[in-house]
Amino acid sequence: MLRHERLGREFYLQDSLTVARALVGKLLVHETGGLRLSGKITETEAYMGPFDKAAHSCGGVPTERTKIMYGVGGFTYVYLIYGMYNCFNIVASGENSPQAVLIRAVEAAEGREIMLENRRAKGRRGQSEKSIVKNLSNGPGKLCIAMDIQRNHSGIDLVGGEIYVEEFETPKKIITTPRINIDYAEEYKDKPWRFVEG
DNA sequence: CTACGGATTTTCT
DNA sequence: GAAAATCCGTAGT
Repeated sequence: MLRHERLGREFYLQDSLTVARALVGKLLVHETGGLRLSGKITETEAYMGPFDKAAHSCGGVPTERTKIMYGVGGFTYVYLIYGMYNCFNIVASGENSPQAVLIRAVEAAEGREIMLENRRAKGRRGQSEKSIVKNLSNGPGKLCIAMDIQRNHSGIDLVGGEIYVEEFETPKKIITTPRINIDYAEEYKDKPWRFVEG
């Protein structure tokens, strides 16, 4: 497989809307156990900061969990959701501008067999093989299981760390829709801040 | 295709 | 103590 260039700091210093759209088609890489697990990013969402009622940084007061978002862009933010799953985010924008991009889906590229193993071993009990193959990494919780990304991977620098993004493809078309499962976000729930490769 | 329920535990009020 | 940026099987359209 062709090796592409790793994205540098300047990419992540853009606002989260720009970063979220630009990440579609790029390659998310996790170097672990001496090999590369990677997948093409196919779905993202932008969380825009203190005024965005859907964002964890809504209100602008940092907590132990969210303080990483208040630093410079280009770091990972991984959190536990619904007591069971992890969500992988990339911090965007500059210092004291707590924006982030949720990676919602990837298509396995390198290490697909390992990803299948991870899903079989670490996913919910009783799930069918059929479901695992069909839905390997097409959701925020699923891609974290497949690529072996957990909460202890929060706060990693994508410029120099074991998790990073590389140039990959330019998507033919990107579809824009409202974000998923943020019904509580009032006037921000219908903002078209989700980007899907189409 | 959509709708619903249950699993599970950290985080913040 | 309640809520949560989810997932999966089942049942219905």
